[in-house]
Order: sequence, then C-alpha cells, then structure tokens
Amino acid sequence: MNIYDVSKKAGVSIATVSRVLNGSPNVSDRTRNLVLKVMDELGYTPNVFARGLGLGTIQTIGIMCSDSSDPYLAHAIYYLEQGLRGYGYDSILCCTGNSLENKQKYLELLRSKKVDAIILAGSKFIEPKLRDNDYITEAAQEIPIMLVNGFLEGNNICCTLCDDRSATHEAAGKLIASGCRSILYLYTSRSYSGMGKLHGYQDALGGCGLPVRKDLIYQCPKDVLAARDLLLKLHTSGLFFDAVMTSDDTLAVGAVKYAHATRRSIPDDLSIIGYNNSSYAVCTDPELTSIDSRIEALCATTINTLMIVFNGGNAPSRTTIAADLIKRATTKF
Amino acid sequence: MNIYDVSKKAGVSIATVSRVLNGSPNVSDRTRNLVLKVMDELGYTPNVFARGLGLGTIQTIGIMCSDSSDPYLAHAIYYLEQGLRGYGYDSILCCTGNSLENKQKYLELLRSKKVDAIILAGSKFIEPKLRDNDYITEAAQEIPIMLVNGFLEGNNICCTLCDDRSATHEAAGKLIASGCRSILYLYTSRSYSGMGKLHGYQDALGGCGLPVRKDLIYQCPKDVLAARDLLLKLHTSGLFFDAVMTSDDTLAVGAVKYAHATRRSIPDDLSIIGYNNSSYAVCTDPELTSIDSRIEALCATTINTLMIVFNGGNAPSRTTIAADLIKRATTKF
DNA sequence: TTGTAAGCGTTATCAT
DNA sequence: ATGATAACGCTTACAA
Repeated sequence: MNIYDVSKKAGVSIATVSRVLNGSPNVSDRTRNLVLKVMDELGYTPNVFARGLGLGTIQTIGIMCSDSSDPYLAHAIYYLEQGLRGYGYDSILCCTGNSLENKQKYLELLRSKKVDAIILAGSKFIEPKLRDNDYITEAAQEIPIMLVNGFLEGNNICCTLCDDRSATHEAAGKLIASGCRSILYLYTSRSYSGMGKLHGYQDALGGCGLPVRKDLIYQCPKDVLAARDLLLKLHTSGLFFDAVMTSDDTLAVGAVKYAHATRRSIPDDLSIIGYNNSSYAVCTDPELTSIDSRIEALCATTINTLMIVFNGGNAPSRTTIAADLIKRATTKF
Repeated sequence: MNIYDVSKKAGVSIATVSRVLNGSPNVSDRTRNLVLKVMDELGYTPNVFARGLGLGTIQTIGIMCSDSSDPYLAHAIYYLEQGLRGYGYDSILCCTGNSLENKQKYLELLRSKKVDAIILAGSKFIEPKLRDNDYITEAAQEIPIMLVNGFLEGNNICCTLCDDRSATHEAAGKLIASGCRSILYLYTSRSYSGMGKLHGYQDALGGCGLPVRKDLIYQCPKDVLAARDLLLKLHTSGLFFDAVMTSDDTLAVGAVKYAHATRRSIPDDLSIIGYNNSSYAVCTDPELTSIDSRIEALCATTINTLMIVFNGGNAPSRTTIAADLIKRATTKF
C-alpha cells in the first residue's frame, strides 16, 4: 500500500498524489477529491521514512530530562509534549540520569535520529565547568537547542527561565519582615537554578543587613525523610533557626515533619517555605507556603520560542518568567 | 555525508560499508577496521530514514499514557524508557488524556510512525464497553500491543498486571483482624485496575462475614483536598467509619488530613491504607501504610515480554505480579 | 570477501 | 493542472 497504488487506482500520477498529500494548491478540486477518496478507500497512510528521506525532517522534537519520575520534570514533560503536539510535533523522550557521559550520548542519539530540535528540560543539564557544556554548544550549530530552566550562552540556543533569584529574594524578605532572623536554607543541587534560588535568599539577608551564615545553609538529598533527619540532627546539635526555606517542596515537607517530631509549632515557632508549589504542598498540616515556578508557562514559552526559531524569526536567546509566591499556612505573612 | 562518502574514502563499495554498519560477519577484519576508521574520521552517522525505508523499522516503541504528570505513570514512563533503551529501543511518548477519541487518534499516529510496538501504560486504556476497545484489538493485528496494568483479551496483545484484587483483599483482611468493622473505601476510577481493588476490598468483607455497605464506598477525584473534604462531609453527615482504604495514596493523604481536622487519632481511632506506595506515603504524620503495586517490576516484565514477542517466542498473554503491603504507621497491624 | 544494482516510498524539479 | 523522472541514503539479493 503505497503512493503508486493510490495513483494507479485514481488514474493519476504519483506526483499528483504527493501534491494532495502535501496540500499543494496546484491540484484541481476535482482531482483532489478523487485522490482523497481513493486514499480513504484504500486506507492509505504515507510512509514516514520515505517522507523523512525526502524532507530530512519528521516533525519530531527530542526531549531530554534527567529523570521523568521527578514531579517537576514529569509536569514539564507533560506540558511540553502536549504543547508540541498542538503544533503537530511528536516528542521522543530521553531520560539521561545525571552523568555527563549519558547526557552526551543521548544528545548524540537524538541528533542521529534527525529530530528537528532538542529540548533540555530542567536545570540539571548545564555543568558548572563551562567546557563540559561544549557538546551542547556544538550540537546547536546544527539543530536548535532549547533549555527549560537552564542557562547557556550560545548561538541557536534559547533559554526560558524562571526568575528563581527574585522569587527567593522576595520570599526570604517576607520571612524577615514577619520576624524571622535565623532562616535555614536547604538546597538539593548546585545547578543554575539551584544557585539562583540560594543567591536570592542571600540577597534578602544582605538587603536587610542580616549576616549570611554558613551554618544555616545545607545541601540535602531531594528526599522527605533525609530533610527531616538533617533538621533533627541540626536541632539536636543545638543550632537555632526560626524558619526554613527550601529549593524543593519535598524538603519543605521534611521540615514540617521535623517540626512535628520536635513539637515546634508552625508558623508561630517555625516558618517554612517550599519551592515548586507541587502537590506535596497540600499534603502536610499545615499546608506549605511555596514558590510556584510556573512550569506550565515556562514550557509554553519554550515552545513558542521554538516555533519562532522554526519560522526563521528572531527568537530571544533568553526569556525570564516571574515566579508566584503561594501563601498557605506555614508562614506568618 | 553519507555512505557513498565513506565508501569512496575507504576505497570499498557501499555494500561493504553497509555490512560493517550492520555487523555482518562477511567482512574481513582488515576491511572492517579500515571502514570503521574512515567512519570515525568523517564523523559519519547513518541516516535513520533511509535505514527505516529499507528495513521498515527504527527500533522505536510508542508509549501511550493518559497523563505523564501523574506520579504513578511518571514512574512507569521512566522505567519503560530506561528498560527499552537498555535493549536499544527509543521511546516516543504520547499523553492522550482520557477521551477515547484522542486515544484512538494517537494510537493511529503511532502506527503511522511505524513504531515497532505500542505500550499502553496505565489502566485507563481499557473502556468498560468492550466494543470501544476494538481499535486496540485491530491495531494488534499489525503491531504488538503491551498493556501495563490493564487487561484486554486479544491476539498479539500482552498484559502485565498487578494483582490488585488480592492486595486489597489481604489489606482489608488485616484491617478487619485489627478490629476495624466499618471500612470506608475511596476510589478514583472504575478502570480495570480500579475495579480490581474495589473487588478485593469487597472479597475481604464477604470473607469475614461483614456486609458490603454501599454507604461506605465512594468515588472521589484524585486529589488530596477533595478526599479530605469528602470525608469531612460524610463525617458531618453522621456516617461512622473506623478505617479508610483508598485506591491511591493521594486520597489516603486526604484521609490523614481529615483525621487531623477532626482530631481523630491515627491509627487508634482511624486506620488508613493507601495504594501505590508513592512518595506521598511518607509526607504525612503518621506515615501511610500503603500497597506497593510494584510498578518497576511491572514495567520490567512488560519489556521482557515484549522482547520475547520480538524474538518470535511464545509470550504469555497475561502476567500477574503480586503487590506488597508496606506497613507504616496508619494501621494497627 | 567484495561489488553491482535493484529496490524502499516519498519529494521535488522539470517539462508539458 | 498534471506527469516523468531524478534524487534521498540505505539494505539486500545476486554476481563475481
């Protein structure tokens, strides 16, 4: 069942069939309808490979993420896939894990599949050592690369970011205004986004004339119990803090559990702010105040930008989106 | 940069190049090494389309799911993608939503992309009206279809399921043994899996000589607050229950919040059992006893079965995996 | 072991 | 508006 069968049955040439297939205006209505009817009768579907061979593209975007089971990334994948499909693009997904080697391998694989663009979802793709990102810059020579919540300078690379730094700056400011003086900061990763959040927190302290204390800043695995246990340990060691800010809701849930375990009352005795406004935020009692990084808007913007790139337009190499502070019950403001 | 360039530079025919590309044994080591070297020097990558045209396949599996942002499905996608890649297959992802029309459309799209098989992840794909599933049965005539946690009889269709019914049966049994007599059951969907869970609960009641009371069984959106509010409403209306079982951890978290709101103590006054043993299970205080549906094993088995199908082996049309009951602190046992 | 040549099913460039 | 025909880059008999 191919284009020849259709052309034969319709009594036209394959060129004509191809034309109606591709919506060419140079076909008479009569012929078009005839061909369409035959296609329908035969249940004809064009062969994507042959098509790809001729066109060099197949309307497919590669999406890379470190781990699709992470709630934040899972949402990103969802919005990206849906958005792309709205423009007629399929998505091929690669979960790379965190090793640089794998990331390189998968990016190469995606390129060899001739995808039309590659979206790097999540801030985990940009390595601290600039040279380690060369493989991305190089790939961008041949294919558009879009970063969701990551930043890398380069030709043919477009970044869409949440303004994490301002968000944590504002949130920490409100914490201070509500009376907190010893704000503990918990983060999971030193990624671009992770560092932005941390800096915002530090900005706020500085802006209010408070010292940035190293003994109030800790890295922690992205895990509820790990966060709880870390806080418990710090508590036991005698460290005092009257608020906890985290780079992820998961850690904030851990903070709530820490408070329960030590019978500290939230928010009177301890304020907590999470990040991502994920579904974890409403799991706890009291429910988490959290910063919404607006992943949906981030993904939508990424796709808009990509379409600009495809249309040869002048796409912004960097778009920033403001976060929302969602107030719930773990803060006094 | 194509096979001709390589053949020219290596001074061999394209057939020879193709042979080393495909690991044919009929190539002398000397020639093979030469060609390999040239490929490397030229940075040659075979064109997937041309290859697909010739072979009719491109080592790609279509994965359909209703919503990749659902934690359960997000994990499934992760394990499937990783597992398939281990066998050299790429994954193309389709999030279909719940409308039958979309499901049909995407399955058709995947077929037109000539994927080598289609995995339907999650129990949402099987419609109650048998006829509504005909499109799947038909597709299976031409391409292997694998169901993860869904069941449909049919040629070329393989199902891997968790034994939900036994799991809830056992869990409800333990609840009863620990003294509960009025076990409320909350479910989200009437899918195959959803009904299995419900039946297991009913089995347990029947087995212990307890009545199956309709006023203890409710459908509820998969949402923490919706579950909490529903229970609050039932509580206010005077309904008594001393345990809550749910078809998803999300609802169980809602039950914990309901207990907090009404100051009922867990598990003394109210026992709770969730389902999926997701990360939600450790978010609450006390932490949730939950049934682990072993999604990782489910996915691994699905892929194993698929490989059997690909190798022309006799693949089981139905494989069942036992669930695990993970005891935490919301039950007395 | 290697090469030649015929597909594979499209798209695109010519003519007409 | 339509038709022939040459790419596109690979796989795979069939020959040698």
